[in-house]
Amino acid sequence: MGERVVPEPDRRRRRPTKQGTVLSAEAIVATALRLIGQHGSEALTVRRLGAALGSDPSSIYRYFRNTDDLLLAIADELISRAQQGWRATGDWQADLREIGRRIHHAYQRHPRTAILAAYRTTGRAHEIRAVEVILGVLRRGGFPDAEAVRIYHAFVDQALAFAALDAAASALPSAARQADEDVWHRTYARLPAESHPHIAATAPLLVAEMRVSGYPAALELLLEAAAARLERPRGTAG
Amino acid sequence: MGERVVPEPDRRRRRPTKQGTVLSAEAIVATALRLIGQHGSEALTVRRLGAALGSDPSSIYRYFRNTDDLLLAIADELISRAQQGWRATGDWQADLREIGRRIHHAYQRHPRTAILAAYRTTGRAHEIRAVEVILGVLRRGGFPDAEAVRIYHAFVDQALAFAALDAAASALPSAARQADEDVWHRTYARLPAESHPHIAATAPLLVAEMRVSGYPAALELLLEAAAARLERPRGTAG
DNA sequence: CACCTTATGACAACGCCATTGACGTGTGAA
DNA sequence: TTCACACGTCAATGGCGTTGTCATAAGGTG
Repeated sequence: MGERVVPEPDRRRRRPTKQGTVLSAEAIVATALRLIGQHGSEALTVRRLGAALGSDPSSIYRYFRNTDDLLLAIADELISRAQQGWRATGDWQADLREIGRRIHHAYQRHPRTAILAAYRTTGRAHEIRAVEVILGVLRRGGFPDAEAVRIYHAFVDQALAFAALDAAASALPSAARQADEDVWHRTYARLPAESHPHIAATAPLLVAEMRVSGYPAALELLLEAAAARLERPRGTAG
Repeated sequence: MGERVVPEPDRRRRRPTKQGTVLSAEAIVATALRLIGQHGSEALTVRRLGAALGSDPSSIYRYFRNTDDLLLAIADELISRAQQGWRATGDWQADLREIGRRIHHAYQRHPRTAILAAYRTTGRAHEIRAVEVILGVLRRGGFPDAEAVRIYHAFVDQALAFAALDAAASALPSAARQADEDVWHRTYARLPAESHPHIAATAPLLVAEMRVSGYPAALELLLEAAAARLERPRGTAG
């Protein structure tokens, strides 16, 4: 079977669909994001995407080798959006904090897409740029290479992991989401001190704390630990 | 359509399949776990499960309302297994490290259930026990309540978030998973220093580091930061 | 402008998935 | 022993991603 996808730089023709749409990879990705935003991640099927585009679903295979290829393009678009407007301040902690916040935030804006995309490694332009930027922040901040890479890894995966976790929770049907949120004061806050002394002692704090994402707290802990390592280098044994 | 599933306490009959197997919910769950363990998460389809059980796949619907019901039963079994054998040592760092490792590890064994369960708050017995244990470790470790709750939140969400992230990555079809893993040496390691000086300078370190989960590194950072807070309390302003 | 090549969209089909309606009969209670 | 019906089975439904192939419109060339 011949290759269906013509590499983008070689593309010469534009042919409208029966419904008048002129397709492009960008249009497909934007439509996919809209479809997910409106109907959830399960709505992303080639048939529904085709309908939303005004084309036969198989045309999508002229632009993307398979649905996985499409998903990677969607993930890259999200990474692009997270980076728009960011400028380095030179303060590595402030920079990482802002980058982490943006990554997390971008995915919360598209929770259904986050569920599909956060765990992918695309090797595409926007991701490459993000990797270069974060490593740059760490290396200019004074971290030796091995430490910079290790912290980069923990930092970026944590951001993505929390992004997906929080996105998945917020993407729940509202009844299930409400039930999960209510568990802390309906169940945990009512546990007796005899059987659960630690929960009972901290219940009001738990109810307040678990209302929000754990990411800001986790990010601060990571930044504090990184700063401590910078002050007291661990040598080459790490 | 009448309800297919007879509640377990009401179950009276056992009828062998054509191949001689006598089914039960427990047998189905155990077989499903074995199937996943042997062939990966993609192998868990009702057809394959039926074949492994020596029954028609639709029989499974006599025991579970749908595949989601089955997955939650598998998750329940998994949570039970993950808690077996854990004992507090009294060293809060070692205990948290082990708990985090167990949470993460349990979910990697069954990535599909991880994807479904990691972001849920169930308020069920096993979860309650885990909350009590972790808070106990922190409070006995000397953390004041507000700090204990904050660190608990960051710790448990970090573990669950990474569990889900890594599980989702490993649940990818093998071609996609391999492609993601190859990105670091196929794409990143080949970027020129002129355009990507930081990636180029750290490429061999990146290739090695990104081969494994970021969770152990993130967990160590969290534990280091928590220890530092214990040594230098931050007062009540946190 | 005419001609020609072929990229592009469309259509039909394949093989797989989870699930359901309905049937046959073996299990267990009376 | 009789009888009801739970249990396993079979065939079908509706959906999925993807591919082979056809028709033709787009664009390049002379």
